[in-house]
Parts: sequence; structure tokens; C-alpha cells
Amino acid sequence: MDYKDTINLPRTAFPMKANLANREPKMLEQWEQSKLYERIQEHTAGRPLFILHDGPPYANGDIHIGHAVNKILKDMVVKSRLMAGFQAPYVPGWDCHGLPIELQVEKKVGKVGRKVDARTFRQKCRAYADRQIDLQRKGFKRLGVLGEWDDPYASRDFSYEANMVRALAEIIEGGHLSQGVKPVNWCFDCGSALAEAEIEYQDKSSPAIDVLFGAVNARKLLQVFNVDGGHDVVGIPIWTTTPWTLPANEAVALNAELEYVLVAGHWRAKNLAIVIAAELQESVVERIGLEKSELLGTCKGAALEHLQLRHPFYDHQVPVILGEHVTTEAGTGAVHTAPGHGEEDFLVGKQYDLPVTSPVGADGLFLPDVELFAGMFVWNANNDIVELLQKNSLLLNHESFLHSYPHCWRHKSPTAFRVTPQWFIDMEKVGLRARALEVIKGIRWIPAWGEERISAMVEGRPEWCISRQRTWGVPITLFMHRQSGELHPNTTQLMQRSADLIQEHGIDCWYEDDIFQRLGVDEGDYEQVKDILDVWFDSGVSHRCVLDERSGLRRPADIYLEGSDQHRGWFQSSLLTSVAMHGEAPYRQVLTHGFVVDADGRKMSKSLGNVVAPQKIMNTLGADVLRLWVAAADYSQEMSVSDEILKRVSDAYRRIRNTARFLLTNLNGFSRDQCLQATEMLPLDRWAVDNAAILQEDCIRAYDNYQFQKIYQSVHRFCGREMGAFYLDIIKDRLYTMPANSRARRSAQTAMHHIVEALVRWIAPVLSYTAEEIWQHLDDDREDSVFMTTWYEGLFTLDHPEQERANWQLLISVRDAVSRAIEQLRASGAAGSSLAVDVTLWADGAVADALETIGDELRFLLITSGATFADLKDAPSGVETIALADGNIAISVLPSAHTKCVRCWHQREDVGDTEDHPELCGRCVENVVGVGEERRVA
RNA sequence: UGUCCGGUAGCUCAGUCGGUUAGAGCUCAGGUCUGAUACGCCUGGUGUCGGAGGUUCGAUCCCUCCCCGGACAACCA
Repeated sequence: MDYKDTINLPRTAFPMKANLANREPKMLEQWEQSKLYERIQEHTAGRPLFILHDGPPYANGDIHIGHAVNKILKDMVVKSRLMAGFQAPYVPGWDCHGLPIELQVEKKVGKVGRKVDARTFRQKCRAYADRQIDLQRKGFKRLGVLGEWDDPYASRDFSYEANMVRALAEIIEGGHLSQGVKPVNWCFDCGSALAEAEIEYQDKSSPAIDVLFGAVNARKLLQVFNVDGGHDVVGIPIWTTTPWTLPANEAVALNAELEYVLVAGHWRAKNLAIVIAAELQESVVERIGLEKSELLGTCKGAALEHLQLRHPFYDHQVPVILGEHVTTEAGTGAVHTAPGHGEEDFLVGKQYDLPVTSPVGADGLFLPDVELFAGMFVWNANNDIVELLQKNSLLLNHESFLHSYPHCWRHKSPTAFRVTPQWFIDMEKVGLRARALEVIKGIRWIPAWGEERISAMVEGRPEWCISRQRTWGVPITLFMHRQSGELHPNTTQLMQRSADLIQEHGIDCWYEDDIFQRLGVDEGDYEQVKDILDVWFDSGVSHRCVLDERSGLRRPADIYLEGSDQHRGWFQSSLLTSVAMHGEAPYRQVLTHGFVVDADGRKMSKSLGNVVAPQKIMNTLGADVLRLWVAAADYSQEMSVSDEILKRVSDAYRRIRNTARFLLTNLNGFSRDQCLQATEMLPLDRWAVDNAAILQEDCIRAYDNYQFQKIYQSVHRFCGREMGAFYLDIIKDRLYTMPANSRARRSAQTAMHHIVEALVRWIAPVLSYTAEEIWQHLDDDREDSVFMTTWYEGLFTLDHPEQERANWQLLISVRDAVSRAIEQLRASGAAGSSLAVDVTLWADGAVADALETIGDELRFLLITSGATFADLKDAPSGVETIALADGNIAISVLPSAHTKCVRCWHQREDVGDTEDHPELCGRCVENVVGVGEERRVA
């Protein structure tokens, strides 16, 4: 007789093979069509809010693995808060203005003012950003990220642009804005500033000259070296390759720590005494041809500070200053300093309060009021200046010098630094820095070192230059008085009105001819600022433009979550604007993650060829595997990906999936109203639920603290060890062989039901597609999505948890010991399946007590055909005693001598005892034709 | 170059407020099952805890230096 039909064979439509690459897009479509995100928001209305505010990615290019990590982490946070009982809206955003898009558009339509007008250019930029948003949105959705994709925020929205202006107005009202100047890279052919990315280095030949700056008071200089007079000229020579910047000279810089020498000698029939860096003495003396040179003395650069020198051709005194940028790599060890023409010069000049002389116009011509060189083009002025120095006998040497020099990438012409007026958010004027530093302390930084990092950065940062001389961005809508340079007295009011115009028409309206008229500003008296805002300002005020504006959101957000580079970026720009506007932070917590690197810890780059595309992972292994990788990695550091790592993660995925599948197969036809009460359940099943309850506690705590890695590790371990290798393996016997409706089988199914209900929710924030797929295979009436629920509440713990858990732990250790013993028998060829053996145990202490609790059901726990135990004292002498945690045990494993029951596969003495069923053991007969066997424990 | 973060088995991660043979899961190998079947179960190996010094009775854990990797260092998000 075939007893297959009397066995409860597992059945499910839930496939073992995930085939995620095909299945996920279909699930995604379901989510979209059913408007899942919107329904979740309705469903969770009234719950406490949890706001994760999305840092906008830049709308350029297809999504890469870094984007994927960021969005997946955000999604796991949002979904876990949702499952924890919050309303957790997620409004994704995009950063749309700025240089990268300008450069992309320039490639297609050319530069503003050359081939296109600014208005058209901005239109093209806007259209480009739109296309990029569509592209990236598709990618982000495919990751399984749930959010308001139909109505995201984007900084190119008219309303966003308008609110940026309003945000700036609020900051100005707070008194944080200041005007100033700053040197920027300038192309005279473009007539505008250049971004770093627009500069390329080419070899250029420049005049290299040594110029003597004579001391105003020779005696004073000599005194430093303890030298008496008697020289025709005393001074400090500088070396420069940009003679044209000499009209802007305001100082000569030395290095405080360097050793300088005073060298005397004959030069063109004169007695010179000059100061040179000691290390460069020889080369300078040779280069300028100083004859009969002799060393008169030495000193540190610091000793010469504040000494006054004569400008080589203007009636002007300039000081000796000190700067760390002065080196002995070339020149004389004394650096010509023109704050108007160099970044370092500008910064050091600031320390010494030097005037910022900027005698060159946008076209590269010296301004009309420049003595001697008015109207002259800078590069042509080089010759005249050299001649003039020659005439003044201050040109110690003149040669041609080939060096790498920055050029405009478009015009291939040499660029220069030029100071231009700029707008700043001042860190000190109204105590912005101090307040920001204070506010930082009240925020939870994850990981904790983020606090130190951002504090150091805020402490050290210079004022924030928010103006840019560019086209694609939000205008700084200010009017300045043409004579006084003062802001219009109604500035904030005018800004509000310009914001209203922008809200309606977009940023272009600021550049229309009628803007003065529309705002009622006198064009004769006032000049319009045409600078745009730094893109960091755009995203930096997203708390104002999004959190404050959108219904359903609020400021401060509960969390900002970005890559660790954003300590300098978005975290900081957001903090500063929020503190400037409200005196408080825009977020309560800040979580940072590391960057993605390859297996060797190297960053991904096209040139190294180690780039892993998220699209490729999703189209092969599936988004859930990608998500599981994110959960498994320690996001606080660099996160490695490689084929091997993904392979490991896929293995783990399969384990979790198959565990869920096993639960589903054995719950086929089981509905929740068939669940037994805890008191009716078998102890082993209660233990299993208890185990899940413990794990759930851990998972909830881990999710609360964003420790996804812990979830991954413990859920995976749970599926593999506690379930697969122990519990599920043991209960197969009951599930398959006992009557479908028997208490012992229902008890196991009750446990499995609770476990799968809990498990599907644990994994939902990470394995969203798979969790939803499991959800759809669960019976009973239920919400149509796992994301419409919260953590499972049907789990329970044991009545005497410590004692019972310890008891089971001992039984598990007995089982492990028996497994090892069986393995030895198996190795000898005497047995294959564990059901082919009989086990005899001898135990003492707590182990004996534990065995007593399971009694004659020990064989089911061990999955052996027979299992008996006795007192350790009675153990035969030849059997080894093994020490367990709490007691000792001796084990004997022998091949069973009995016939195998064809139905339950146990080898029992009573097989064949029943005439009608000669192939069955006693309990199978009972289960097939009787009322069913009884089980007490397992 | 500077500041900060990190370097524990083939992989992902624990861990030690300094103390006997450094852990887990996976991979891998061998075995077993064929009623989770491109699955399940059992057994097993694996590490100069990045390197070199130092402090200490004793260091993977503390200190110094070095090597390797990463982030940041303003018109670049």
C-alpha cells in the first residue's frame, strides 16, 4: 500500500527560485498601480511622525552604486519606522542648478553670450535637469524605494526657487549677509569667472624676473643682521613670472621659520646688500650675477616682519609679511604679494589687513586710473614693466621661463586671478559660528565621530561665499545704490516681491528689462545684482523650501542621512542656514555612511575598471540582494562590493527565502483561527516562538538604532541555526506524519504561523520585494501589503524563561554531542541517515534533569529511531564521558536492528505488528487509522 | 601635505574597560538524505588580530612610528 496520501506533504506556490530580476519589476508595477505609497500615508495618518528628509542628489547622470546605497539606507530607515508604528513620509528631491548641468548644456548649445542668450540657456538647463530626474527616478524606484515619486521636490521648481529667495531674505533680516571681495579665476576672453573644472593646464613661456625691493630704512634692515652701512642699495629681491601683477603689489612675504642671509656684492658698479633665503643663496647670486659676494649675517624670516620696502615703481611703501606658503623651491625665498591677483596672497593679505588692489578690468585692460599702464592689456604690460624696472635699476635678472600655467579650456588663453565683489554669509557678525557649534552638541550623530568632524569644520571654515558669476541658478535679488554701494533700504520687502514673481514666472523674470519697473526701483540710483546663489545654498535651504512648505512634513526633521562627505556639504550648509534663520538645527539626528569601494578597498573609478553598476546587480541577482548587501555591510566605513561578496549575500538571501518557503509550505491550508493558545502548545513549539520573540526584541532595538547589519546577521543565523538546523528539522516528523488536525501538528503550525508572521515583517524594510511576495502567499484576510502593518504582536515568551531556555540549551548541546557521535558511525559506513541509528545516553546533573523533561520523545528531538537514557553511574566502562555546560553525558550510538517503517522512516521494533498494515510502525498505524498519537514535548 | 575614519579567518562581521587554546555565520572540503530537492541535515579545517618598536608580569586590545585604503581640504554635488 502507498501511504504517501496519508502524509501531509508540504505544498506552496511560493517558488524556491527567486528569479528576482523578473519578479521585482512586476511587484513594483503592482505597488505603483495600487498607489501603495499614498495609501500608506492615508492609512498611517494620525500616527506620530517620523521625518527623514531627503538630501537631493544632483540631477546628472545615471544612478551609481553610491546613490543606491544612500537611497536603500534611507528606505530601510523609513520602512522600519513605518513598521514601528510611525507615519513616515518620504519625499525624494533633486538638486538641479549649478555648474555640472551648465557644462553639459554648454557642450550641446554653446556658451552663454556667444551662441545662446542666457534665457534660452536656462531653459535648456531646466529641460536637461528634467530629463535627468526622470532617468534617476526610474533607477531609484527600481531599488524598491517607496516614496512620493509622483510629486518629488526639485530645486528647479518655481516655488523652490522662490522660497530660496525668501530664505535668503530671512537670513539677511537676521543680519548675516556681508559684502566683500574675493579672487577668482578669470578668463579675459570670456570676460567672466571660471570654475575649477573649466581650467586646464598648459605650458606657457613667461618672463621670470628678479626684482629688488629697496628698504625704506636701510639701517634698520642691516641692524637685524648686526651689520653697519656702506652699501649703495639695501633690500630684498623677489622673483616672479607675472610682472604685470606688480602694480598690485602690496607686500613681500617671507617664511617665518626659514633662515635668511644678508649677502653683499658688486652688481652693475654698485654695492648691493640683499636678503635671500639661505638655501637659495648660491643660485640667486649666480643668477643675478652678484660679484665678490660675501655673507654678512643670517636671521629667521620672522625677524624681518613689518620692515618697510619701497615699491619698485610707485611712490608706495609695502611691508614685509610672513606666510607659510613661502618656500625655497624656486625664486629668492621672498614672494611678491598682490592680494588682488592670487588666492594665497589674498588670504595672507587679509591677515595683515593689506589693501586689495585690483587694477585690472574684466577685459584684461588696466583701469583708467592706473598710473603708467592705464588701458594696457596685462600680457602686453609685461614688457613695459620689465623696461621700467630696468630703467629704475631694480631688475636684477630677466629670463624666459617655461611652466605649466592655467588656461581657459574654451579659449586656450591664459587665465588670471582677479578680485571681484562677492556676497558672504558672515560667520561672526551675529554669532553664527558660535551658535552653530552650540547647536551641534544637541544633535545625535551616527556614528558619534561625526560630531567632532563637523565641529572642527564649522570652527575652521571661513565665511561662506554664496555668490557665483554664473547663469544656471537662483539670482541674489538685491539692489545696490550706484554711488554708495549700500543695499536698497527696502531690501527684504523687495526680495519678497521678487520671490513672488519668481514663484509665478521662474528665475528668468529677474533678468527681464522691466524688473526695475515691476519692483518700483529707480534704475538711475540703483544697480541690480546679477550674481546667482552657490548651489550649496540651494540644497542648504531645503528645510525652508520643503520641510516648512509641504503639508505632512515638519522642521526639524528627525534625521538627515547622507555620505560622510556631507559633513562639509549638505549637513553643514543646512545647519548654517537653519541656525541663521531660526537659531536651531534643521535635524535631530544625522546618520552618515561611507563610500563604496572594491574588494581591495579601492574607490571605484572608470580608470581602474572596478565600477560595479547597481543596474547590473538588479538585472541579475535582483534589487533585494543589493539591498541585503547594504544591510550586511558596515555602513559607517567604506563598503566593499565584489562578485564574491555579492555571491555570499545571494547565499544568505536564499537561506532566508527558503526558510520562509518552508514555513509557507507547511502552513498550506492553515488559517490563523486554527492557532492554539500558548498553553495548549507543545513545549518545543513554545520554545520556538520564545526564540522568535527574543529575536524580535533584538531586531526592533537594532532598527531603532539603524543597525541593519545586526538584523542581517541575527535573522540569517536564526533561519540557519535555530530554525533550519534545529527546530524545523525536528518538527518535520510531526508535520508530515501526524493527522492534519492533530494537536501536536497544529501546535507546530501555530508556532510556524507566528514565526512567519514575525519574520516577514522583520525582513520587510530590507528585503522589501521578497517580504511582499511572502505576504501575498500568506493565507487569511489581511492588508494587501506588508507595509500596511506594524511589527507582529502575536509572539510570546516562556513562562519561566531563564529556566526553560537553559533547559533547552542543554538539550541542544546533547543533540550536538549525539550528532558528532552519529557522524563517527556514519564515517565507518555503518549508518547513513540519523534515523538509521538507536542512541543510548547516560547523564548526570542538570543534563539528566533536562532529559527527564523530554522522556521518551527524545528520539524525535535527536531525529533517531530510538533514544533512551539512564543514569551516568550505569554507563558501561567503554563509553567516553563528555562534559557539557551543566552536567556530563556518555553516548552510545548503534545501527538500529529494526525494520524501517515505510511511512515515517523510523526503524522500530513494532513495525509489522499490525496485520492490516504490515509495513507500518505502531504510531503510524495510530496516525493513519486511529485517533492519532500523543505528543507531550516535541 | 594636513585633519578625520579604518585595516580581526577566502567573504561579511563579533570581540577583548589588557589575562588561560581569538569567536559567529557564510564559503570551502568530506559525508548524508531524497517528503524544503538547483533544497535540507551532519562533521571538519582555516587566522604571525596591517607592520615595527615601546609600556606591562602579560597587548589583537594602551602609546609612538611606519605601511595600506578611504573621506574632507570653496565657484565641485
